[in-house]
Amino acid sequence: MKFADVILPLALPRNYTYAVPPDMENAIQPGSRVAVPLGNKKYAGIVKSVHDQAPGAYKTKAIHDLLDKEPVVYPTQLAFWEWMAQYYMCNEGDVLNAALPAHLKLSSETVLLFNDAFGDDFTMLDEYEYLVAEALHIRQELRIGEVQQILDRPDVYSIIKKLIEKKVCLVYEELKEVYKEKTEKFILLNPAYETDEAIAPLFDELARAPKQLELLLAYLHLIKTQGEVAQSELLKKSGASAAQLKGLVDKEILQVDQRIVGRVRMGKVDVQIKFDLSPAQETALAAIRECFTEKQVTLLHGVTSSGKTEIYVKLIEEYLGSGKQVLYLLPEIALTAQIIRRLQKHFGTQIGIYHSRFSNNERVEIWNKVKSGEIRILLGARSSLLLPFRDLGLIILDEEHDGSFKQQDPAPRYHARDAAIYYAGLFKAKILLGSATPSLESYYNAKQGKYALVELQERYGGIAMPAIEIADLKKEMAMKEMVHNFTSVLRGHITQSLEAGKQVILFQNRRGYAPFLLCTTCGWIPNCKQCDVSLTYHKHQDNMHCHYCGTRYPYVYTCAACGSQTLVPKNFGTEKIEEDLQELFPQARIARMDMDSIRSKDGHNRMIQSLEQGEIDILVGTQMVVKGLDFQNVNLVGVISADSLLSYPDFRVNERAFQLMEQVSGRSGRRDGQGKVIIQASNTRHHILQFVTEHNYKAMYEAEITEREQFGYPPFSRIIKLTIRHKKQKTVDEAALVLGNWLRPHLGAQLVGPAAPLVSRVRGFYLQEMLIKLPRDSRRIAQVKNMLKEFFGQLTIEKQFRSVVITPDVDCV
DNA sequence: AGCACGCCGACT
DNA sequence: GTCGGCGTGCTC
Repeated sequence: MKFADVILPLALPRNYTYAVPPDMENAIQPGSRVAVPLGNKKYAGIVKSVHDQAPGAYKTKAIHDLLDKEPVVYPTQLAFWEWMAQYYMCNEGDVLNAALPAHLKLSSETVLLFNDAFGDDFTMLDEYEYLVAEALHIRQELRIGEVQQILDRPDVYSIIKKLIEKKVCLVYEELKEVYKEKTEKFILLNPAYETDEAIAPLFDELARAPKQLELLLAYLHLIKTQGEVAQSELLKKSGASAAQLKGLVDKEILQVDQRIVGRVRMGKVDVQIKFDLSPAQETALAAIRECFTEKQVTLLHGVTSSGKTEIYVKLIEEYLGSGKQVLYLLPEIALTAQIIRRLQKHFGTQIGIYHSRFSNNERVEIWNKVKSGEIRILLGARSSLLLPFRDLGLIILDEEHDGSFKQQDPAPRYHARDAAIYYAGLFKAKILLGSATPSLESYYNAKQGKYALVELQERYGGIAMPAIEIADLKKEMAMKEMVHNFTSVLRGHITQSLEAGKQVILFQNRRGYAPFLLCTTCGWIPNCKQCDVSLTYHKHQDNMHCHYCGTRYPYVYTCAACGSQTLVPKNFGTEKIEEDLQELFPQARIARMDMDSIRSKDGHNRMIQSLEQGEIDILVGTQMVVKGLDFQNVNLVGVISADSLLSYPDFRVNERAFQLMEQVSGRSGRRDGQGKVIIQASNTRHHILQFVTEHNYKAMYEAEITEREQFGYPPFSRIIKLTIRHKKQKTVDEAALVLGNWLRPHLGAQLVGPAAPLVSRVRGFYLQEMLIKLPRDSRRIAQVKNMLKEFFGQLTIEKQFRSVVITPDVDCV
């Protein structure tokens, strides 16, 4: 008898063991997708291993079905998932959930069937039962959702149970395959009319149907020029109606052929545009090659606009030549049409793209093409690391410093950079991290010799680094030079740029109009009902948003504390900047780029395109303007408020602020002439501003790394953050205290907290946090993780803490 | 994640 | 007195 350990796409603490039916024994393998019963439901899970050890503690259920001919992942992925679950302290089910496209994650749906033997005497049923029985009698089958609709309430199980007892209905679990192949109708000419002689008489016959004749001629033209004709295309290009086409099909002149087509259109042409690297790029590439002979990881530190992408392209070509797959990871937001186009130009047919905006069906197709190896290069965001690569030779992770490589919520809270390094190891693949402003962790690792380091200090084409000027907010304020939030310095440079026909990018790290409203009479501030934060005023939508839970509220006119109508917007976000800008520069074409103005990936691309095409003079935006953009005509970048970047209570603030300002500066003056950057700040003497002005990454690194060492922060330690949540404040506080007291004897000074975080209530849950700073010793870390899990279990055994939720975040950012 | 079971408040 | 709300525990 064989058994299979199955990973289910649920947050279960362990994998479940099922019996393998004898007829499945030969076909089932690790990585196979199987349908298994769990409770009264059925799920699709992935086989982790097949063995012959019967579990003693419970009796197994049998696997219902083997869902595919081939396993959906390779053993490499199974090993990766296991590592990820262990390292990031989550369940393998969480990892599976993140990895598998929704359409491969099936779960069953309960279907009610009318029991014909019951007849149609519903007199003994109550009102609710009657409603369902009646509908079921007519339709024969009902889903749970339909029952909920009929009864207009969510809890229908008790009623269904009664209907089953009374034998009105039967139930079964239906497992639905949701992935649908896409089909498209193609139009063919009846082979009988293939020859000119055969077809000639048709033109006379159709004389009385001129529209059909026109359509036929259009078809003949299209088929000649492109070999195959889709129905939709034919109708569009000929302007004919479906009825006219039907006429020709009915006359058996044309035929309709329904074919399965891929959603993921791989480009047809293989355009290899040859290009040469600059000497500096050439040297860097040679150095990278050299590094890879010794080290698995190489960090490429290349200043903004140094042409890292070209180096990546050359490197990718080399790895493709050796028959391996390549994964190119970017932060989601940097995956713009611009970069996609650039890579498709070189790798046309072999490149696949993967990010969060793909439909579920498309994801399944990309999944399969990566698994089969048809996709040789995959360009994607964080989650593409979880695709089933067959033989990965190289991972490139660009913008390595970017915090969005770390998944926040839900589990698995993995860091794509660190996970990629482990994953590459499983393939014995190389990994190249690229950045103009490397994370302190990576640069430290490089300096320690753990990674190889290649530096590229020269901008491509010899363009100068932009000149950076700090505009003194305090001084201008005192001299009454400020107009709204603009210093005279920034205003002057904007005017100059506009007059020279150049473009301007302004960066403000806050969306909305104002981060809060303030009652000038009593000091009251409108807060979210569910969260412990002020509401941001959004003028465009004329309402207030909670940026933590997303709830929207109507604009508040009256103070809830004193009843006066003296509420004023305080502080400022991108909307306010945009509004003031329009007032200051009425002729300028101004656009705003933030999460509110850009709803879709396409919106983002469109805005970038209109900037490229010179349809926008000034672009105001949040982080979004920082990444992955390369504009020829921008010669001025303004940072509206550096102070807001430098005043977070987080040990990484300085590093972050430097990265952000250096990156946004890089948008200025790419091709002709030196660009200009104006940074507005109150505290003009901040050492980070000094480093930014000099573009001095190394000085920033040295200053920060000393601090990190002093306070035992990463890279000198690893941090696990524990967040404890509960509906009642008293319960979280107590739970955190108890847990803290259990941990302190084992951790001493390595335990920081517990304490309430800055925002101490989110979505109606009160929070407490503690940090565990561990030395970089993998055995000690593993030991602490085990201890934590044990304590979590112990805590939630206690009655009062039963519904306390603890979420560990390993290597939090 | 579902879903069942079981224990307390507002209604017939 | 019941209905039904949610809090709690289990699923191989």
